[in-house]
Amino acid sequence: MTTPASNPAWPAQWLRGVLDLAVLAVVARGETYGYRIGTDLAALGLGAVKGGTLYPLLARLEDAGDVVSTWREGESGPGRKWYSATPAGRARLSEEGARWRAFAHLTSDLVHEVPTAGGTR
Amino acid sequence: MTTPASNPAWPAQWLRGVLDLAVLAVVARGETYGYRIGTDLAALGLGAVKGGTLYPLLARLEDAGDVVSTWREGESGPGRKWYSATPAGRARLSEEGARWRAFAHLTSDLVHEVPTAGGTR
DNA sequence: CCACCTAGATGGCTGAGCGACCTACTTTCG
DNA sequence: CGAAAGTAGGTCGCTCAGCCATCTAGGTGG
Repeated sequence: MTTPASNPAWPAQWLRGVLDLAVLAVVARGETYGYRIGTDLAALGLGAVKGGTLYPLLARLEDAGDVVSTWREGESGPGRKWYSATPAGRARLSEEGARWRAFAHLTSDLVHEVPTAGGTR
Repeated sequence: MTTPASNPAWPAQWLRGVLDLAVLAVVARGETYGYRIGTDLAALGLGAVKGGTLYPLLARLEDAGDVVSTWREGESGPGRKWYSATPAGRARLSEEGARWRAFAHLTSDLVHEVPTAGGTR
């Protein structure tokens, strides 16, 4: 088991919707492949993303034209499917990323515990 | 049209999981009722939360012991179900809220477009 | 009277993350 | 040599929560 205590293990729901942006961001950093994206996301603190989540997600990203893939035979180990971000993908990352940051900021403020009733009311 | 341009209309997936915290935060500000929570959330920039989302969510919160409800007949208008946050609910808001802010911060950084706009550095 | 607003609630649909499982290739070790 | 483990990709059914449509019901105004 590679689930050390350092694993944040965010609630699954929280990853919904933003995980594709996170994956897109990782791919946008440079050509990479699925398995490494998974380990990279874990290293970045996103938790261990499961294969059953990651691979369909990558397929969706490719289907949407945000990434393109190339299969290359493995010199050591099995073949890998390398992914690169398309200009459209980078544009989407930029736009939706900004939107996500706005959403994250808004909700972060919202769920900030109120200074116990009595003050501003 | 109930979708004015001023409506942020965040992607539905983004609300997943954090919406209950947002509702809990609103309730924690003072006793209120479902319908008003909806309008408050909209005013706060969360978008118009649908009844089919909000009422089951409140039922879940109550079922989890985060809020308690009291029915009061309406002096003007239909009866209202008033909600208050329980100590357990406030504790959860504090803990999960902090966790959400950490998650929001992490992902905000992650999806921030990489400065290397032109090179596979 | 009817339309509309307020207020709460239900039920089916859908999409995405999860768990479990599978194929295939390579390296390591008993 | 052969089993096990690691790497790499993939599929399938489950579940959960937000969405839409719809319903009940009281109050208000044209």
